[in-house]
Amino acid sequence: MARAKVTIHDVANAVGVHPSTVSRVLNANTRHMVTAEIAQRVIEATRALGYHPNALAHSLRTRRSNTIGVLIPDITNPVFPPILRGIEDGLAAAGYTAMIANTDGAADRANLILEGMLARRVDGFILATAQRKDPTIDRCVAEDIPLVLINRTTKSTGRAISVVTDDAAGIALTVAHLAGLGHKRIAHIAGPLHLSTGYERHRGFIAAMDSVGLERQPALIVVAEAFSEHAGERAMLTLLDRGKKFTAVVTGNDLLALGAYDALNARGLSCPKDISITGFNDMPFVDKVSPPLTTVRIQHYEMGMRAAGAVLERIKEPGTRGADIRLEPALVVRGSTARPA
Amino acid sequence: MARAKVTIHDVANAVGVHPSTVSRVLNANTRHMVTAEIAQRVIEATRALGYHPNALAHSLRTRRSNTIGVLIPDITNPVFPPILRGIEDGLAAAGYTAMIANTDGAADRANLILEGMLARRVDGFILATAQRKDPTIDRCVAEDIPLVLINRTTKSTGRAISVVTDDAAGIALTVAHLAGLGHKRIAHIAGPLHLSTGYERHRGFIAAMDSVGLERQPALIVVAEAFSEHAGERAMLTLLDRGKKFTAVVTGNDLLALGAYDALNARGLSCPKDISITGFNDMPFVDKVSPPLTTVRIQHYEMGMRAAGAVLERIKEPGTRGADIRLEPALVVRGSTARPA
DNA sequence: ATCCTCTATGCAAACGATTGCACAATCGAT
DNA sequence: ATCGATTGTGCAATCGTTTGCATAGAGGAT
Repeated sequence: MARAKVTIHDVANAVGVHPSTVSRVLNANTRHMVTAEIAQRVIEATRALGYHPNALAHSLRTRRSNTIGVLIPDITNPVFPPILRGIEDGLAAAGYTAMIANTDGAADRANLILEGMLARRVDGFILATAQRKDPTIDRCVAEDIPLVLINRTTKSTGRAISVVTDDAAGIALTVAHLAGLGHKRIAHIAGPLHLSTGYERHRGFIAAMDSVGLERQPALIVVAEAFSEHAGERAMLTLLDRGKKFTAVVTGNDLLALGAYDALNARGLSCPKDISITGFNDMPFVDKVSPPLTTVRIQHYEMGMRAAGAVLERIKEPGTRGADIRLEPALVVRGSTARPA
Repeated sequence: MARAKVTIHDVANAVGVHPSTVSRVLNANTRHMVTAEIAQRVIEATRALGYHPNALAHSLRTRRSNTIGVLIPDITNPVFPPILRGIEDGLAAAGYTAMIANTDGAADRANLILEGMLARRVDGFILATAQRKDPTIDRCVAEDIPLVLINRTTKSTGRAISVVTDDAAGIALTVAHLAGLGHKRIAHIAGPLHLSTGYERHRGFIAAMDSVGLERQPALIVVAEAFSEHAGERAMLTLLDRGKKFTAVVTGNDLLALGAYDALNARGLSCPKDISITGFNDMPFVDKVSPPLTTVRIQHYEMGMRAAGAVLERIKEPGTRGADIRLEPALVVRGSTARPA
């Protein structure tokens, strides 16, 4: 019925003032310009008529949409929901809204989505899709629109600021934990090296092995082609097929670890009796799997909040660059790691 | 640098035609009105100048935003991501975008979000938050905006159409399965009855017990206060504390089932040796928990696609009502159910 | 009473697109 | 050669707000 056809104009007529006066009443920072009594009557009229502001017209005129574009690889990956909640809550506090889309890791799809969001005049971007070398990012930077990289970062961030976990430190925690249990021969299933997470954790693994004084063997490192269960399973099978002995494997994230579980089952091996496994991210429900996964907890929600804060800040102070943020991870020990046999 | 300040006007000037001509070239269904050669030159000019359409202005004028508002209770509940993917893909195919927000089940929050989306002039809504009696829905219906209920439905849908699973049929599958294994005393942990899913599954449980000829005891039914692990754990403890014997429990969804696992562990009982448990939804990773959960698979993605299709259809044919859609569930038998001891 | 300073409101031009209507040019038919 | 139909562009109003500028009136100082 009452499909919102009522505009600021109608309200003005009802009260007997000019539309501009109504506009001033409705905007918090111009309300002081108008007499309290009139303001009161305007407010009442908006209620009575069922006035709803038209954000489109507002944005068109003011050139600000109060919307932030958020690109993630895939919402069905359980790492992202908590991050998104952080982003949303951080933005909502400032009256901003997130516009979310999945890229599935496809650059062309990402571009299409970017196009659409630019058309909708988003005020900034939060990207969880960064590759180490990423044309999409270059594009955003060229548009000179506030840009924050989250979870993953890129080779040279330029004007983009990043909010990430200290990945190398996280991996060091797992290596130290395993070494402490007495493991000598530790393997690594790395995530894709074109993603900063895969790359940094791989680098971190090497550094950590050196630091605890364990010999690392090239044959005990395999790079998975994606951060997925399937890729983890294949990588683990590759590792086993190489015939080189190892008693533990540090994986690049929880999905890879779960895939490794599958491979172990397929070969009739047991975790942690035969082989200990660690993950990364502490995504929801990995405490419920069998065995409960020892992993690195990252600050999902906090990461989202910080990223939201960072874009908003850049929007407020367009000239500035802002500092990159690096959050500390923590080790969560569960049932997937034990002393070697 | 080149922050999109170039408008349809600039393009027109560059080519030496009127803005309206440019507009006609850019809109697929008016392009035939303009000479091929001019169209060509316009296209080139948009490229050369780096023109990006302004969706805001477009929407303001046409009164269509090509955006659908999507409300879900909580994105961190793993049931929703696959549904969302279905929605997004379904909408994207028609050039529409989803605008997603979490309500956390709070009605006032839902209203606030609704307000914001109405202001942004969404063309329709998909609600996964429906309560059996739901003022938010009434509100939407009053605004006469296309509305589709997904996963959950409401008491009297009115103009809203719904896309749901046949919940009662799903529960019947679990009851038949357990009865087939030889269980006689089957308990039920129901979800909240103010949600159609909780209500229908509860109703389905009673009907199914009658249908397979098993006696049902009021003491063996407990209603959880939410669809959460914590609520499931508490409900299971209540059930155990009542002292009434049972060998299996049908739960209202997977989260409740996982909570029931926790309660069993806390009491030193084992699933499925002591008690069999079934879930509902087959959400991601329940095949990985210990024991792997026997549950009812629903068509998450399909549900999203159908809902998207339904709103779009209602947008195209405003007068019509469209048919409610009910998708068939399937039983997935895993390790959490076995013959009674 | 005159003038000056404020203050509260009105006016009208944007913001960037779309679209009904008018009109000029083209063409074929008579 | 004239007319009517057809086709391709231009014109200008419109979508719903915001905002710099103009202005009318109130109030105070002289």
